[in-house]
Amino acid sequence: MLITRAPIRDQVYRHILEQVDRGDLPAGSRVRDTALAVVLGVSRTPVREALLRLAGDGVLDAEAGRGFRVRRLDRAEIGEVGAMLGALEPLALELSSEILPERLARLEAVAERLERTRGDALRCIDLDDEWHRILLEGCPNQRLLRLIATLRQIPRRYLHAYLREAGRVSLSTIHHSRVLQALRRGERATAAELLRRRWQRGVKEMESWIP
Amino acid sequence: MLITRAPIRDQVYRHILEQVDRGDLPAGSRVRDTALAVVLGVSRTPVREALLRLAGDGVLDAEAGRGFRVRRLDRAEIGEVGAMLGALEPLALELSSEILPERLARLEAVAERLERTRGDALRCIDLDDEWHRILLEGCPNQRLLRLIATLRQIPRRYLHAYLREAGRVSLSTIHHSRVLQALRRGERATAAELLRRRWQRGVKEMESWIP
DNA sequence: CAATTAAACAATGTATACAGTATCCGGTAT
DNA sequence: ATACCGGATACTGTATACATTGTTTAATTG
Repeated sequence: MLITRAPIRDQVYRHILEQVDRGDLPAGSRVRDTALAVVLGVSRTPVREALLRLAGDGVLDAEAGRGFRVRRLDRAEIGEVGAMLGALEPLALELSSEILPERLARLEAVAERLERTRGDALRCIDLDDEWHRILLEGCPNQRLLRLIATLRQIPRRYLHAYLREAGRVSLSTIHHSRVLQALRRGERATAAELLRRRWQRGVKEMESWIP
Repeated sequence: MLITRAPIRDQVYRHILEQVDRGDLPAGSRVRDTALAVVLGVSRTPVREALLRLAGDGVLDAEAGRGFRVRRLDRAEIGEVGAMLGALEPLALELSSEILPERLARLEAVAERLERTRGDALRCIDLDDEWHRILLEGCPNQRLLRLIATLRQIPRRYLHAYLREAGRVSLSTIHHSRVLQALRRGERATAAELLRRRWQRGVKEMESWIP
C-alpha cells in the first residue's frame, strides 16, 4: 500500500477548483477563507494557501484587504489564455518523442468514449482533458506540461459555463479524429497546426457567447 | 501622495528572489522559514506564503515535510524554460501593436546604457530585462506578459551564476541591435524569429557551461 | 571500532489568536 | 427622501502556539 500524505492545501485547492468549475461558486462571488475552513473542517492557514495559489493561477481575484472572489468570465481573458495555449500545446507536440501506436490506440479509445458520452457535460470536459493529456504526455518538457495543465483550468471553467448555460451537452469530436489522422500519417507539424487552429476557433466560439 | 500598502508576503518574495539571484542563497541550500522570519522581523506566515509561491514558480523545491531548498542549476531546466520563452516572447511580439518610434528610441537608449555598462554583471542583467520589457510592453495580452516575467526569473538566475562563475561581465549586445534593425524596417516577423533563435543559442551556451 | 538505535532537538505543517480595516446598518440632519 | 455620519460586525492579514515529523547526536551493542 502506498501511504500518501497530501498537504491539506493541495486538497483544498482541488476542492475549490471543482466548486468553481461546477458553478457552485458563481463568478464574482466572494470566497471567504473563514467559511471554507469551517465547512472543510480545517484551519484558515491551508485554506488561505490554496486561495493564494488559485489567485496566482488566475482563477480568483485577490484585492488586498478585501479577500478573494471568483474571477468573472471575460472575453479578454479567454482570448489571452487561448492565445497562449494555442502556442504552447503545438510546441509540446512538436517537442514530443515519436508517438507510438500504443498511444494512438489510447487516444482512439478516449475519443470513442467521448463520442459515446452525450448528456454529461462535465464528463465530456474531463475526457477531452484526458485526451489532450495523452496526446502531449510524450513531451519531455515536464515544465511545459505543468504550465499547460495550469493554464487549461481557465478555458475549462469557461467551457463548463458554456455547456451549462448554452445548453450544449457534448463537444465536437471531429477535431480529435483529424489530429489522430495526421499523427497516423506521421505528420506531426500538421497535427500541431490543427491544435493551433482549434484554439483559435474555440476561443472565437466562446467569445461570441460571453455576455 | 500615493499611499501604498504592499503585503508583506510580496516584499518577502522579492527579497528571497534577490538573495537567490545574487547567490547569497546558493543552489541546494535549505531555506528555513523560521530563520528568514527572524531576520526580516516578520512572522512565519507571510514568509511561508512567499516560499510557497517561489516553489510554484520553480525557484525553490518544496519537499513535503522537509521544507524548502534552492533548486539546483540543471541543464534540463534551462532547456525547458528556454524552449517555453522561445515560443512565448515571439508570440508576445507578434501580438503587439505597432511599435512606435518613441518605443524604438527607448529601446535604443537602454541598449546604449547596456553597452556602456561593463563590469557590473547584475546591472547588465537588469538592463537586459528592462530592454525585453520595453520590447514587449505593447502586447495587449497582459497575462502573457506576466507569465513571461515569471518564467524569466529562471534563466535570470542561471545568467547570474554564469556571469559570476564564468567570469564574464557583460552581455552580447549584437542581438539587441539586430532586433532593433528589423523593427525599424517594420519586419515584426523577422524580429520575432530573432528572439526565438536567441533563446536557442542562449540556452546552448548555458547548457555547455553547467556542470 | 562500526553499526544501530533511541532520545533530544529542531523545523515543518496546521491551528488559533489578535489587530487593523472594510462593510453593513441604523440614525440623524439637510 | 436622500445623503452623510457613527457604531457594530465581520473579515482579512499577520502573529503566535502547538503537534507531528524529520534530523542529529550520543550511547549502547555486536
